[in-house]
Amino acid sequence: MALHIYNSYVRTKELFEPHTEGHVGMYVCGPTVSGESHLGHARPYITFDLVYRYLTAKNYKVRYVRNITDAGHFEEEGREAEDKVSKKAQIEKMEPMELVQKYTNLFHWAMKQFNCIEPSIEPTATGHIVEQIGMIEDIISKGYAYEVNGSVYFDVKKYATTHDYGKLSGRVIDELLDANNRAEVSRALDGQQEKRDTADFALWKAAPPEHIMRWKSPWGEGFPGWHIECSAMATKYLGAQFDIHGGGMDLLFPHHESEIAQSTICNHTAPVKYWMHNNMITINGRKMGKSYNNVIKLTELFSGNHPLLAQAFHPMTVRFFILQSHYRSTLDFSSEALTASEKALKRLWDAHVILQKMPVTPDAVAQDVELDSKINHWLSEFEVFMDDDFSTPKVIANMFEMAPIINAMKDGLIASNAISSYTLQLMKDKFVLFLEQIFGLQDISNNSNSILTPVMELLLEIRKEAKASKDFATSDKIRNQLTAMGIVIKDEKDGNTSWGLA
RNA sequence: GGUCCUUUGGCCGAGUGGCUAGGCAAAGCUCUGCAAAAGCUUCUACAGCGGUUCGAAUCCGCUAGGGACCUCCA
Repeated sequence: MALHIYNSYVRTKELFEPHTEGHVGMYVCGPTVSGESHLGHARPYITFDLVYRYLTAKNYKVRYVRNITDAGHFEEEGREAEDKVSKKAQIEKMEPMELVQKYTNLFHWAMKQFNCIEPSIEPTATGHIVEQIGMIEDIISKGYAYEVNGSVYFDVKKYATTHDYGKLSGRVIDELLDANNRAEVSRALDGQQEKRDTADFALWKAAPPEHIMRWKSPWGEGFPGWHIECSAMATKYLGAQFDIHGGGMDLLFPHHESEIAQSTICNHTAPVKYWMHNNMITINGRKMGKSYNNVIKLTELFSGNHPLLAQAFHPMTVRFFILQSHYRSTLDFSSEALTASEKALKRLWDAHVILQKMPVTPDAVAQDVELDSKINHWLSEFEVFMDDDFSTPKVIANMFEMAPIINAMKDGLIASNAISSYTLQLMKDKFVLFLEQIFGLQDISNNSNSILTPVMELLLEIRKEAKASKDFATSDKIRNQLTAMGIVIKDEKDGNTSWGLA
Protein backbone atom coordinates (compact mmCIF):
# COMPACT_ATOMS: atom_id res chain seq x y z
CA MET A 1 0.00 0.00 0.00
CA ALA A 2 1.25 3.39 -0.89
CA LEU A 3 0.44 6.70 0.70
CA HIS A 4 -2.71 8.41 -0.49
CA ILE A 5 -3.46 12.00 0.42
CA TYR A 6 -6.72 13.86 0.12
CA ASN A 7 -5.91 16.74 -2.18
CA SER A 8 -8.20 19.71 -1.60
CA TYR A 9 -7.41 20.96 -5.08
CA VAL A 10 -9.12 18.02 -6.77
CA ARG A 11 -11.29 17.03 -3.81
CA THR A 12 -10.28 13.43 -3.83
CA LYS A 13 -7.63 11.13 -2.47
CA GLU A 14 -4.62 10.77 -4.70
CA LEU A 15 -1.58 8.55 -4.72
CA PHE A 16 1.27 10.54 -3.25
CA GLU A 17 4.11 10.88 -5.72
CA PRO A 18 6.66 13.54 -4.80
CA HIS A 19 8.08 15.82 -7.42
CA THR A 20 11.55 14.48 -6.75
CA GLU A 21 11.84 10.84 -5.85
CA GLY A 22 12.58 10.36 -2.18
CA HIS A 23 12.25 14.03 -1.32
CA VAL A 24 9.29 16.02 -0.08
CA GLY A 25 8.86 19.77 0.10
CA MET A 26 6.16 20.79 2.53
CA TYR A 27 4.97 24.28 3.36
CA VAL A 28 2.58 24.96 6.21
CA CYS A 29 1.02 28.31 7.04
CA GLY A 30 2.35 29.27 10.43
CA PRO A 31 1.10 31.56 13.14
CA THR A 32 0.44 35.26 13.01
CA VAL A 33 2.37 36.31 16.05
CA SER A 34 0.28 39.24 17.14
CA GLY A 35 -1.35 37.27 19.91
CA GLU A 36 -1.34 34.11 21.92
CA SER A 37 -1.99 30.76 20.26
CA HIS A 38 -5.22 28.99 21.16
CA LEU A 39 -6.47 25.43 20.91
CA GLY A 40 -7.65 25.95 17.35
CA HIS A 41 -4.12 26.82 16.28
CA ALA A 42 -2.83 23.64 17.81
CA ARG A 43 -4.62 21.47 15.31
CA PRO A 44 -2.74 22.30 12.10
CA TYR A 45 0.60 22.26 13.83
CA ILE A 46 -0.04 18.88 15.39
CA THR A 47 -1.62 17.55 12.20
CA PHE A 48 1.30 18.55 10.01
CA ASP A 49 3.79 17.47 12.62
CA LEU A 50 2.21 14.06 12.23
CA VAL A 51 2.46 14.30 8.44
CA TYR A 52 6.09 15.32 8.75
CA ARG A 53 6.84 12.48 11.13
CA TYR A 54 5.07 9.92 8.99
CA LEU A 55 6.78 10.99 5.79
CA THR A 56 10.09 10.84 7.61
CA ALA A 57 9.25 7.38 8.90
CA LYS A 58 8.58 6.38 5.32
CA ASN A 59 12.14 7.39 4.57
CA TYR A 60 11.39 10.55 2.67
CA LYS A 61 13.81 13.38 3.11
CA VAL A 62 11.44 16.16 4.02
CA ARG A 63 12.06 19.87 3.93
CA TYR A 64 9.39 21.31 6.17
CA VAL A 65 8.89 25.06 5.94
CA ARG A 66 6.56 26.83 8.31
CA ASN A 67 6.46 30.59 8.31
CA ILE A 68 6.03 33.13 11.04
CA THR A 69 3.75 35.97 10.01
CA ASP A 70 5.20 38.93 11.81
CA ALA A 71 4.46 41.67 9.33
CA GLY A 72 1.34 43.38 8.19
CA HIS A 73 -1.47 45.26 9.66
CA PHE A 74 -2.24 43.71 13.00
CA GLU A 75 -2.94 44.75 16.51
CA GLU A 76 -1.91 43.29 19.78
CA GLU A 77 -4.76 41.47 21.41
CA GLY A 78 -6.87 43.44 23.78
CA ARG A 79 -5.59 46.83 22.76
CA GLU A 80 -7.46 49.56 21.04
CA ALA A 81 -6.57 50.02 17.43
CA GLU A 82 -6.03 53.71 17.74
CA ASP A 83 -3.70 53.10 20.63
CA LYS A 84 -1.43 51.20 18.41
CA VAL A 85 -0.91 53.95 15.94
CA SER A 86 -0.74 56.90 18.23
CA LYS A 87 2.67 58.28 18.94
CA LYS A 88 2.22 58.20 22.65
CA ALA A 89 1.28 54.55 22.53
CA GLN A 90 4.48 53.83 20.70
CA ILE A 91 6.49 55.05 23.63
CA GLU A 92 4.35 53.43 26.30
CA LYS A 93 3.97 50.04 24.75
CA MET A 94 6.12 47.61 22.96
CA GLU A 95 8.07 47.98 19.80
CA PRO A 96 6.33 46.03 17.05
CA MET A 97 9.23 43.63 16.87
CA GLU A 98 9.18 43.25 20.63
CA LEU A 99 5.56 42.25 20.50
CA VAL A 100 6.22 39.85 17.68
CA GLN A 101 9.17 38.34 19.53
CA LYS A 102 7.07 37.80 22.63
CA TYR A 103 4.42 35.82 20.82
CA THR A 104 6.92 33.96 18.70
CA ASN A 105 8.61 32.76 21.87
CA LEU A 106 5.30 31.77 23.34
CA PHE A 107 4.41 29.88 20.18
CA HIS A 108 7.70 27.99 20.24
CA TRP A 109 7.14 27.13 23.87
CA ALA A 110 3.70 25.71 23.06
CA MET A 111 5.05 23.68 20.14
CA LYS A 112 7.64 22.20 22.45
CA GLN A 113 4.94 21.28 24.94
CA PHE A 114 3.14 19.45 22.16
CA ASN A 115 6.35 17.69 21.17
CA CYS A 116 6.15 19.09 17.66
CA ILE A 117 9.38 18.74 15.75
CA GLU A 118 10.78 22.07 14.63
CA PRO A 119 10.41 22.76 10.94
CA SER A 120 13.50 22.62 8.75
CA ILE A 121 13.13 26.31 7.98
CA GLU A 122 10.99 28.81 9.84
CA PRO A 123 11.15 31.97 7.77
CA THR A 124 9.66 35.25 8.91
CA ALA A 125 7.76 37.66 6.75
CA THR A 126 9.83 40.61 7.98
CA GLY A 127 12.99 38.76 7.01
CA HIS A 128 11.78 38.39 3.44
CA ILE A 129 10.58 41.84 2.48
CA VAL A 130 13.15 41.93 -0.31
CA GLU A 131 11.91 38.68 -1.81
CA GLN A 132 8.31 39.84 -1.57
CA ILE A 133 9.05 43.13 -3.29
CA GLY A 134 10.93 41.24 -5.99
CA MET A 135 7.98 38.98 -6.57
CA ILE A 136 5.56 41.90 -6.74
CA GLU A 137 7.80 43.64 -9.30
CA ASP A 138 7.80 40.47 -11.32
CA ILE A 139 4.01 40.26 -11.26
CA ILE A 140 3.72 43.90 -12.33
CA SER A 141 6.18 43.40 -15.17
CA LYS A 142 4.14 40.48 -16.39
CA GLY A 143 1.07 42.66 -16.43
CA TYR A 144 -0.95 41.04 -13.66
CA ALA A 145 -0.71 43.76 -11.06
CA TYR A 146 -1.14 47.50 -10.99
CA GLU A 147 -0.15 50.30 -8.67
CA VAL A 148 -2.56 52.83 -7.22
CA ASN A 149 -1.55 55.48 -4.71
CA GLY A 150 1.42 53.52 -3.48
CA SER A 151 -0.46 50.26 -3.16
CA VAL A 152 -0.21 47.34 -5.56
CA TYR A 153 -3.10 45.05 -6.40
CA PHE A 154 -3.29 41.76 -8.20
CA ASP A 155 -5.50 41.84 -11.27
CA VAL A 156 -7.81 38.92 -10.63
CA LYS A 157 -10.02 39.59 -13.62
CA LYS A 158 -7.13 39.38 -16.03
CA TYR A 159 -5.72 36.30 -14.31
CA ALA A 160 -9.10 34.62 -14.49
CA THR A 161 -9.28 34.95 -18.25
CA THR A 162 -6.50 32.42 -18.65
CA HIS A 163 -6.41 30.66 -15.28
CA ASP A 164 -8.90 28.94 -13.05
CA TYR A 165 -9.08 31.40 -10.17
CA GLY A 166 -11.43 29.90 -7.61
CA LYS A 167 -10.81 26.26 -8.37
CA LEU A 168 -9.17 25.46 -5.05
CA SER A 169 -11.86 27.09 -2.94
CA GLY A 170 -14.80 26.34 -5.22
CA ARG A 171 -15.43 30.00 -5.91
CA VAL A 172 -17.27 31.12 -9.00
CA ILE A 173 -15.22 33.87 -10.54
CA ASP A 174 -18.15 35.80 -11.97
CA GLU A 175 -19.66 36.08 -8.55
CA LEU A 176 -16.44 37.33 -7.08
CA LEU A 177 -16.19 39.94 -9.79
CA ASP A 178 -19.80 40.89 -9.29
CA ALA A 179 -19.37 41.17 -5.59
CA ASN A 180 -19.44 44.95 -5.59
CA ASN A 181 -23.00 44.83 -6.81
CA ARG A 182 -24.21 42.99 -3.78
CA ALA A 183 -24.74 44.97 -0.65
CA GLU A 184 -24.16 42.07 1.71
CA VAL A 185 -20.63 41.50 0.54
CA SER A 186 -19.31 44.95 -0.03
CA ARG A 187 -17.75 46.09 3.16
CA ALA A 188 -15.84 49.10 4.19
CA LEU A 189 -12.50 47.57 3.36
CA ASP A 190 -9.51 49.81 3.31
CA GLY A 191 -8.66 50.86 -0.23
CA GLN A 192 -11.60 49.02 -1.72
CA GLN A 193 -12.49 51.91 -3.98
CA GLU A 194 -9.04 52.19 -5.56
CA LYS A 195 -9.10 48.61 -6.80
CA ARG A 196 -10.19 47.98 -10.34
CA ASP A 197 -12.37 45.19 -9.09
CA THR A 198 -13.37 44.10 -5.60
CA ALA A 199 -12.01 40.65 -6.29
CA ASP A 200 -8.50 42.07 -6.64
CA PHE A 201 -6.29 41.58 -3.63
CA ALA A 202 -3.41 43.60 -2.24
CA LEU A 203 0.19 42.68 -2.91
CA TRP A 204 1.54 45.79 -1.26
CA LYS A 205 -0.23 48.33 0.91
CA ALA A 206 0.85 51.92 1.27
CA ALA A 207 1.31 52.70 4.95
CA PRO A 208 -0.48 55.71 6.34
CA PRO A 209 1.91 58.05 8.19
CA GLU A 210 0.99 56.75 11.64
CA HIS A 211 1.40 53.10 10.75
CA ILE A 212 4.43 51.79 12.60
CA MET A 213 5.32 48.72 10.57
CA ARG A 214 6.66 50.03 7.27
CA TRP A 215 9.31 49.34 4.70
CA LYS A 216 10.64 51.19 1.69
CA SER A 217 9.53 49.90 -1.66
CA PRO A 218 9.46 51.04 -5.29
CA TRP A 219 5.93 52.29 -4.58
CA GLY A 220 6.69 54.20 -1.41
CA GLU A 221 6.66 53.16 2.22
CA GLY A 222 4.30 50.40 3.11
CA PHE A 223 3.95 46.77 4.05
CA PRO A 224 3.35 43.54 2.16
CA GLY A 225 -0.11 42.24 1.35
CA TRP A 226 -1.65 39.33 3.14
CA HIS A 227 -0.76 36.51 0.79
CA ILE A 228 2.53 37.35 -0.85
CA GLU A 229 4.79 36.22 1.98
CA CYS A 230 3.86 32.58 1.60
CA SER A 231 4.38 32.66 -2.15
CA ALA A 232 7.75 34.36 -1.80
CA MET A 233 9.09 32.16 0.97
CA ALA A 234 7.75 28.92 -0.42
CA THR A 235 9.30 29.68 -3.78
CA LYS A 236 12.60 30.62 -2.19
CA TYR A 237 12.97 27.54 -0.03
CA LEU A 238 10.99 24.88 -1.87
CA GLY A 239 11.18 26.01 -5.49
CA ALA A 240 8.58 26.79 -8.10
CA GLN A 241 6.91 23.43 -7.59
CA PHE A 242 6.68 21.62 -4.32
CA ASP A 243 4.71 18.71 -2.96
CA ILE A 244 2.53 19.58 0.01
CA HIS A 245 1.00 22.81 1.17
CA GLY A 246 -0.89 22.65 4.44
CA GLY A 247 -3.06 24.88 6.53
CA GLY A 248 -6.49 25.31 8.02
CA MET A 249 -9.59 25.07 5.90
CA ASP A 250 -10.40 28.68 6.64
CA LEU A 251 -7.34 29.67 4.63
CA LEU A 252 -8.65 28.17 1.41
CA PHE A 253 -10.08 31.47 0.37
CA PRO A 254 -8.75 33.95 -0.20
CA HIS A 255 -5.30 33.11 1.14
CA HIS A 256 -4.40 29.93 -0.70
CA GLU A 257 -6.37 30.81 -3.78
CA SER A 258 -4.36 34.01 -4.05
CA GLU A 259 -1.13 32.23 -3.34
CA ILE A 260 -1.72 30.00 -6.31
CA ALA A 261 -2.41 33.00 -8.54
CA GLN A 262 0.70 34.90 -7.49
CA SER A 263 3.04 31.96 -7.75
CA THR A 264 1.59 30.79 -11.01
CA ILE A 265 2.23 34.14 -12.65
CA CYS A 266 5.77 34.38 -11.32
CA ASN A 267 6.85 30.81 -11.84
CA HIS A 268 4.77 29.87 -14.87
CA THR A 269 3.54 26.82 -13.07
CA ALA A 270 1.10 25.92 -10.33
CA PRO A 271 3.13 25.85 -7.13
CA VAL A 272 1.64 22.94 -5.22
CA LYS A 273 0.80 19.37 -6.07
CA TYR A 274 -1.09 18.37 -2.94
CA TRP A 275 -3.11 20.86 -0.93
CA MET A 276 -3.95 19.60 2.55
CA HIS A 277 -6.43 21.34 4.81
CA ASN A 278 -7.29 20.46 8.35
CA ASN A 279 -10.77 21.10 9.67
CA MET A 280 -11.64 23.32 12.61
CA ILE A 281 -11.92 22.67 16.31
CA THR A 282 -15.36 23.73 17.45
CA ILE A 283 -17.00 24.62 20.73
CA ASN A 284 -20.68 23.76 20.90
CA GLY A 285 -20.57 23.19 17.18
CA ARG A 286 -19.10 26.59 16.41
CA LYS A 287 -15.62 27.21 15.15
CA MET A 288 -13.12 28.33 17.73
CA GLY A 289 -11.84 31.63 16.49
CA LYS A 290 -11.05 35.16 17.39
CA SER A 291 -14.10 36.45 15.57
CA TYR A 292 -16.41 34.33 17.68
CA ASN A 293 -14.80 35.21 20.95
CA ASN A 294 -14.77 31.59 22.04
CA VAL A 295 -11.09 30.78 22.11
CA ILE A 296 -9.27 28.86 24.79
CA LYS A 297 -5.64 29.86 24.84
CA LEU A 298 -3.05 27.15 25.17
CA THR A 299 -1.76 28.61 28.41
CA GLU A 300 -5.31 28.45 29.78
CA LEU A 301 -5.69 24.89 28.59
CA PHE A 302 -2.48 23.75 30.28
CA SER A 303 -3.35 25.55 33.50
CA GLY A 304 -7.08 24.82 33.58
CA ASN A 305 -7.68 28.50 34.10
CA HIS A 306 -10.78 29.02 31.98
CA PRO A 307 -14.51 28.91 32.80
CA LEU A 308 -15.11 26.11 30.31
CA LEU A 309 -12.41 23.89 31.77
CA ALA A 310 -13.05 21.58 34.70
CA GLN A 311 -9.34 20.90 35.10
CA ALA A 312 -5.91 21.49 33.59
CA PHE A 313 -4.96 19.38 30.61
CA HIS A 314 -1.56 18.02 29.77
CA PRO A 315 -0.30 18.91 26.29
CA MET A 316 -0.08 15.21 25.45
CA THR A 317 -3.76 14.83 26.29
CA VAL A 318 -4.53 17.58 23.82
CA ARG A 319 -2.30 16.00 21.21
CA PHE A 320 -3.99 12.64 21.71
CA PHE A 321 -7.42 14.27 21.62
CA ILE A 322 -6.58 15.75 18.23
CA LEU A 323 -5.19 12.47 16.89
CA GLN A 324 -8.33 10.62 17.97
CA SER A 325 -10.30 12.33 15.24
CA HIS A 326 -9.48 12.54 11.56
CA TYR A 327 -7.85 15.81 10.58
CA ARG A 328 -10.49 16.62 7.96
CA SER A 329 -13.40 16.32 10.40
CA THR A 330 -14.47 19.03 12.75
CA LEU A 331 -13.56 18.20 16.30
CA ASP A 332 -15.90 19.37 19.00
CA PHE A 333 -14.18 20.51 22.13
CA SER A 334 -15.51 20.10 25.62
CA SER A 335 -13.89 19.60 28.96
CA GLU A 336 -15.59 16.20 29.19
CA ALA A 337 -14.22 15.10 25.81
CA LEU A 338 -10.71 16.06 26.89
CA THR A 339 -11.11 14.23 30.18
CA ALA A 340 -12.15 11.15 28.24
CA SER A 341 -9.03 11.51 26.11
CA GLU A 342 -6.89 11.90 29.18
CA LYS A 343 -8.14 8.61 30.62
CA ALA A 344 -7.88 6.85 27.30
CA LEU A 345 -4.31 7.99 26.78
CA LYS A 346 -3.33 6.89 30.26
CA ARG A 347 -4.74 3.43 29.68
CA LEU A 348 -3.06 3.12 26.32
CA TRP A 349 0.24 4.42 27.55
CA ASP A 350 0.22 2.12 30.58
CA ALA A 351 -0.28 -0.81 28.26
CA HIS A 352 2.56 0.47 26.09
CA VAL A 353 4.92 0.64 29.07
CA ILE A 354 3.90 -2.85 30.17
CA LEU A 355 4.43 -4.14 26.66
CA GLN A 356 7.91 -2.69 26.41
CA LYS A 357 8.92 -4.38 29.67
CA MET A 358 7.83 -7.81 28.52
CA PRO A 359 10.73 -10.20 28.01
CA VAL A 360 11.00 -11.81 24.61
CA THR A 361 11.81 -15.49 24.72
CA PRO A 362 13.82 -16.30 21.61
CA ASP A 363 12.18 -18.51 19.02
CA ALA A 364 8.97 -19.05 20.95
CA VAL A 365 6.16 -20.45 18.84
CA ALA A 366 2.61 -19.12 19.19
CA GLN A 367 0.43 -21.37 21.32
CA ASP A 368 -2.68 -19.43 20.39
CA VAL A 369 -2.45 -19.18 16.64
CA GLU A 370 -5.71 -17.31 16.28
CA LEU A 371 -4.70 -14.58 18.72
CA ASP A 372 -1.26 -14.39 17.19
CA SER A 373 -2.64 -13.81 13.73
CA LYS A 374 -5.17 -11.28 15.00
CA ILE A 375 -2.38 -9.23 16.50
CA ASN A 376 -0.36 -9.43 13.33
CA HIS A 377 -3.37 -8.26 11.39
CA TRP A 378 -3.98 -5.27 13.68
CA LEU A 379 -0.31 -4.33 13.49
CA SER A 380 -0.19 -4.57 9.72
CA GLU A 381 -3.16 -2.24 9.50
CA PHE A 382 -1.23 0.58 11.18
CA GLU A 383 0.47 1.41 7.88
CA VAL A 384 -2.61 0.73 5.83
CA PHE A 385 -4.63 3.22 7.83
CA MET A 386 -1.91 5.84 7.86
CA ASP A 387 -1.42 5.45 4.13
CA ASP A 388 -5.11 6.17 3.72
CA ASP A 389 -4.88 9.90 4.28
CA PHE A 390 -3.46 9.65 7.78
CA SER A 391 -6.31 7.83 9.54
CA THR A 392 -4.92 8.16 13.01
CA PRO A 393 -8.24 7.29 14.76
CA LYS A 394 -8.22 3.86 13.21
CA VAL A 395 -4.66 3.19 14.25
CA ILE A 396 -5.57 4.20 17.78
CA ALA A 397 -8.62 1.92 17.70
CA ASN A 398 -6.37 -1.00 16.78
CA MET A 399 -4.01 -0.14 19.59
CA PHE A 400 -6.94 -0.27 21.97
CA GLU A 401 -7.80 -3.72 20.66
CA MET A 402 -4.40 -4.86 21.85
CA ALA A 403 -4.36 -3.06 25.19
CA PRO A 404 -6.53 -5.66 27.01
CA ILE A 405 -4.40 -8.45 25.58
CA ILE A 406 -1.22 -6.83 26.83
CA ASN A 407 -2.77 -6.33 30.27
CA ALA A 408 -4.09 -9.88 30.37
CA MET A 409 -0.66 -11.25 29.48
CA LYS A 410 0.86 -9.25 32.27
CA ASP A 411 -1.68 -10.60 34.76
CA GLY A 412 -1.21 -14.13 33.50
CA LEU A 413 -4.78 -14.32 32.22
CA ILE A 414 -3.29 -14.95 28.81
CA ALA A 415 -0.23 -17.17 28.76
CA SER A 416 2.95 -15.37 27.85
CA ASN A 417 3.65 -17.98 25.19
CA ALA A 418 0.26 -17.46 23.55
CA ILE A 419 1.91 -15.36 20.88
CA SER A 420 5.20 -15.97 19.15
CA SER A 421 8.37 -14.15 20.04
CA TYR A 422 8.31 -12.69 16.55
CA THR A 423 4.85 -11.21 17.11
CA LEU A 424 5.73 -9.90 20.54
CA GLN A 425 8.83 -8.19 19.22
CA LEU A 426 6.91 -6.78 16.28
CA MET A 427 4.23 -5.45 18.59
CA LYS A 428 6.86 -3.77 20.76
CA ASP A 429 8.55 -2.21 17.74
CA LYS A 430 5.32 -0.99 16.17
CA PHE A 431 4.08 0.57 19.36
CA VAL A 432 7.32 2.48 19.75
CA LEU A 433 7.28 3.52 16.11
CA PHE A 434 3.68 4.64 15.92
CA LEU A 435 2.90 5.84 19.41
CA GLU A 436 6.16 7.59 20.12
CA GLN A 437 7.83 8.39 16.83
CA ILE A 438 4.92 8.99 14.47
CA PHE A 439 2.19 10.16 16.83
CA GLY A 440 4.82 11.98 18.86
CA LEU A 441 3.28 11.06 22.19
CA GLN A 442 5.31 11.10 25.34
CA ASP A 443 5.12 9.78 28.87
CA ILE A 444 2.58 11.89 30.68
CA SER A 445 3.52 10.77 34.17
CA ASN A 446 6.36 12.38 35.96
CA ASN A 447 8.05 9.65 37.95
CA SER A 448 11.59 10.69 37.29
CA ASN A 449 12.07 12.49 40.59
CA SER A 450 15.38 11.15 41.83
CA ILE A 451 14.76 11.63 45.55
CA LEU A 452 11.18 10.44 45.47
CA THR A 453 12.03 7.06 44.02
CA PRO A 454 14.07 5.66 46.95
CA VAL A 455 11.64 7.26 49.42
CA MET A 456 8.76 5.48 47.75
CA GLU A 457 10.68 2.23 47.79
CA LEU A 458 11.13 2.58 51.51
CA LEU A 459 7.46 3.38 52.11
CA LEU A 460 6.29 0.49 49.99
CA GLU A 461 8.68 -1.84 51.79
CA ILE A 462 7.20 -0.80 55.15
CA ARG A 463 3.70 -1.22 53.78
CA LYS A 464 4.54 -4.65 52.47
CA GLU A 465 5.75 -5.71 55.89
CA ALA A 466 2.61 -4.33 57.51
CA LYS A 467 0.47 -6.25 55.08
CA ALA A 468 2.44 -9.42 55.73
CA SER A 469 1.64 -9.15 59.41
CA LYS A 470 -2.00 -8.28 58.61
CA ASP A 471 -1.54 -4.79 60.00
CA PHE A 472 -3.97 -3.28 57.51
CA ALA A 473 -4.40 -0.13 59.54
CA THR A 474 -0.80 0.79 58.79
CA SER A 475 -0.86 -0.34 55.17
CA ASP A 476 -4.07 1.56 54.48
CA LYS A 477 -2.75 4.62 56.22
CA ILE A 478 0.27 4.68 53.94
CA ARG A 479 -1.88 4.19 50.89
CA ASN A 480 -4.52 6.72 51.85
CA GLN A 481 -2.03 9.40 52.79
CA LEU A 482 -0.14 8.90 49.57
CA THR A 483 -3.37 9.08 47.60
CA ALA A 484 -4.17 12.35 49.32
CA MET A 485 -0.76 13.63 48.20
CA GLY A 486 -1.47 12.64 44.64
CA ILE A 487 0.52 9.43 44.52
CA VAL A 488 -1.46 6.40 43.47
CA ILE A 489 -0.24 2.96 44.42
CA LYS A 490 -1.41 -0.31 42.99
CA ASP A 491 -0.93 -3.79 44.37
CA GLU A 492 -0.03 -5.91 41.40
CA LYS A 493 -0.90 -9.54 40.89
CA ASP A 494 2.70 -10.61 41.31
CA GLY A 495 2.84 -9.24 44.87
CA ASN A 496 4.76 -6.10 43.95
CA THR A 497 3.37 -2.63 44.26
CA SER A 498 3.65 0.03 41.59
CA TRP A 499 3.18 3.73 42.05
CA GLY A 500 2.71 6.84 40.00
CA LEU A 501 1.73 10.46 40.24
CA ALA A 502 -1.98 10.92 39.64
C1' G B 1 -27.94 35.97 -0.88
C1' G B 2 -23.99 32.59 -3.21
C1' U B 3 -20.71 28.25 -2.73
C1' C B 4 -19.68 24.09 0.11
C1' C B 5 -19.87 20.81 4.28
C1' U B 6 -22.37 18.30 8.12
C1' U B 7 -26.38 15.57 11.25
C1' U B 8 -23.94 8.32 14.16
C1' G B 9 -25.91 5.11 20.88
C1' G B 10 -25.65 9.17 27.64
C1' C B 11 -20.96 11.98 25.62
C1' C B 12 -16.66 12.11 22.04
C1' G B 13 -15.70 9.82 17.58
C1' A B 14 -14.38 6.05 13.07
C1' G B 15 -17.05 4.36 9.15
C1' U B 16 -14.78 2.46 1.60
C1' G B 17 -23.61 -0.67 0.17
C1' G B 18 -23.76 -6.56 3.07
C1' C B 19 -19.68 -9.02 8.43
C1' U B 20 -20.78 -5.60 16.64
C1' A B 21 -14.72 0.53 14.88
C1' G B 22 -12.67 2.56 19.17
C1' G B 23 -12.65 5.69 23.57
C1' C B 24 -15.23 7.82 27.90
C1' A B 25 -19.42 7.13 31.03
C1' A B 26 -22.96 3.36 33.13
C1' A B 27 -24.38 -1.71 35.04
C1' G B 28 -23.02 -6.76 36.51
C1' C B 29 -19.19 -10.30 37.50
C1' U B 30 -13.89 -11.98 38.51
C1' C B 31 -9.28 -11.04 40.97
C1' U B 32 -7.80 -8.56 45.50
C1' G B 33 -7.73 -8.21 53.35
C1' C B 34 -10.12 -3.67 51.41
C1' A B 35 -9.06 -0.17 47.48
C1' A B 36 -7.08 1.16 42.84
C1' A B 37 -5.76 -0.90 38.44
C1' A B 38 -6.79 -4.89 35.34
C1' G B 39 -9.83 -8.84 32.91
C1' C B 40 -14.71 -10.64 31.30
C1' U B 41 -19.85 -9.47 30.11
C1' U B 42 -23.96 -6.03 28.91
C1' C B 43 -25.63 -1.32 26.47
C1' U B 44 -26.28 -2.94 18.21
C1' A B 45 -26.95 3.87 17.12
C1' C B 46 -26.94 6.11 12.45
C1' A B 47 -32.03 13.69 11.92
C1' G B 48 -37.11 12.84 9.33
C1' C B 49 -39.67 11.22 4.91
C1' G B 50 -39.43 8.99 0.21
C1' G B 51 -36.53 6.47 -3.69
C1' U B 52 -32.61 3.15 -6.03
C1' U B 53 -30.99 -1.93 -4.59
C1' C B 54 -31.62 -8.79 -3.14
C1' G B 55 -29.47 -5.55 0.71
C1' A B 56 -28.18 1.61 2.69
C1' A B 57 -25.46 4.78 8.38
C1' U B 58 -23.08 4.44 3.50
C1' C B 59 -25.97 6.17 -3.14
C1' C B 60 -30.20 9.76 -4.96
C1' G B 61 -34.24 13.34 -3.84
C1' C B 62 -37.03 16.34 -0.54
C1' U B 63 -37.71 18.39 4.50
C1' A B 64 -35.64 20.02 9.15
C1' G B 65 -31.40 21.32 12.25
C1' G B 66 -26.17 22.73 12.67
C1' G B 67 -21.80 24.72 10.57
C1' A B 68 -17.79 26.82 7.26
C1' C B 69 -16.21 30.22 3.56
C1' C B 70 -17.52 34.69 0.83
C1' U B 71 -13.73 39.85 5.73
C1' C B 72 -8.04 39.21 9.58
C1' C B 73 -8.94 34.17 11.23
C1' A B 74 -5.73 27.42 12.06
